[in-house]
Amino acid sequence: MNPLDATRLSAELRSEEACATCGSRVAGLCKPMDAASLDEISAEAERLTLPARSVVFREGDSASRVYSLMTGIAKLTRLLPDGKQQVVGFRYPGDVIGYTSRRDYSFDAELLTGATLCRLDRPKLDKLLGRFPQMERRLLDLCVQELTATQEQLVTVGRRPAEARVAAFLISLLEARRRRGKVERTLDMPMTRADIADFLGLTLETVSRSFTAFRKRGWLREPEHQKVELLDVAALSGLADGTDEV
Amino acid sequence: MNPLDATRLSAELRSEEACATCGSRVAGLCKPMDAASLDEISAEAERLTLPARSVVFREGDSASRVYSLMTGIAKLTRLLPDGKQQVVGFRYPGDVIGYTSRRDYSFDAELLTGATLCRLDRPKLDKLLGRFPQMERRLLDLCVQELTATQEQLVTVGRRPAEARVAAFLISLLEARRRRGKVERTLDMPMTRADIADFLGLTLETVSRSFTAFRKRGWLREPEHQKVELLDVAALSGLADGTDEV
DNA sequence: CGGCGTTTTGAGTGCTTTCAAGACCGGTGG
DNA sequence: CCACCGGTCTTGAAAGCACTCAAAACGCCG
Repeated sequence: MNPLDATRLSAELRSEEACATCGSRVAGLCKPMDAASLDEISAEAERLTLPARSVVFREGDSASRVYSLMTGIAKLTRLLPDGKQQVVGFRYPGDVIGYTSRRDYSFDAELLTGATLCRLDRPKLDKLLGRFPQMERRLLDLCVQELTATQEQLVTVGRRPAEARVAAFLISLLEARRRRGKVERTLDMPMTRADIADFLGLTLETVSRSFTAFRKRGWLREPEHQKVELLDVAALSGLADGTDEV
Repeated sequence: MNPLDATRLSAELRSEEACATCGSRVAGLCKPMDAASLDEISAEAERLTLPARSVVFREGDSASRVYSLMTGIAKLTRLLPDGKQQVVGFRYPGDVIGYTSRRDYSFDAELLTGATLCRLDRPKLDKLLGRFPQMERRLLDLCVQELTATQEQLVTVGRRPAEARVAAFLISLLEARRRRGKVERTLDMPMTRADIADFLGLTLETVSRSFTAFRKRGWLREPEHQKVELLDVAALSGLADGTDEV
């Protein structure tokens, strides 16, 4: 179950089925909480539903709220003075967005798809963290995981050639799905070539060329808009970590 | 005061002067602790001194210990199968190294200078975190700060041209010194051109050329080995975030 | 059936890398 | 004391990979 997605509908949240709404296998902030605690949490949080392309918050906004993504996918971006932007990460159901020790958010959070979120005022969250140590520990774990993922991304952007970066991105999509326990053959990929390029430190043309190359090699298919099917995961991961050409 | 650097010498640690050993203005893990708590912490931790180039731990080692850097500078690196490496961060006095929720460390930690560290077994740390909530909160804050810094680094590596990356690195050195409350005119820079290149996703030659260019423009001096003096911080930060050429 | 945003593809340029050689520096041993 | 040695840094020239600019194709929506 998701950390912050305990809502006023706590009765729902206590049942296995209700959790399925936000992904029953999702490992969110509330994962370690018991039913009684969830009651208290749900009294503080509120649920909201937003359409695709909504801005959840912007870099520089006062960091007064913390969100937990229940459904949908978000991108986190930082903007440079010259207009270029860097995607610092994508977020999936179960992820916490906007927790920081700074006064302001350090990136934009924007939805790629329609999404439902659980929102909590920072003072209320702090109160809850004080009351439920296992929740604070969970938040720390999530933070460490994000840090590791960002370091991994740094390796990708800093040291891999273009096609390897795109391959690594596709593998990371697969990983994200696996964590959520999904099993469909095709992956949802709501990000545009430009989004992917901004994530990988490339241009959208280079990303497009890589996709074309992979398609021609029979490594993937795009059965419909914003879906990918990876046909040769071994080839892709081989390319991603350079375990092919030497 | 430093989080994990409470040692068996707790009496020392309680006094302002003793803290100066590990940098009195350093904001480490034990920062929020009172003297009585430090007693308990120091009973668990041990201090060690290591020479330059020591390996504190390697990627893949069992993550059974957590370290706090008291003095010295460390680099954290990830190795790619093809031998290239990426520096995911440098660590300065007051930083915690090796806390993870995974079973193994996800990067190498290596000392650039001689250093003193405070070492704590993971089970003991967990026990302490359970007993001292303010310590756990502090660890969470440090983790969020690291995450923000790594995201910033992602922007640098992904979206800035070579010279801007080097400029950004120099500014980050300045920042790190400011946080430690130092005031000397020159900065310690124990990292080699290769270290810097691996941090910035460049080659050592490109880093060298950037330094030469900055020197020729009068933006910096290197009065002695492993020292830099920034003569025109404005020019460097302008270049770093692209606020000059447009 | 238009219109608009996204994606694809092409051609040429350029920044960074690669490869190579020499300079510099500190440490070591004769 | 000085010559030698290994590692680091600098500099040059050439090559390559990704970028830029440009235009056409595609697909979705109204």
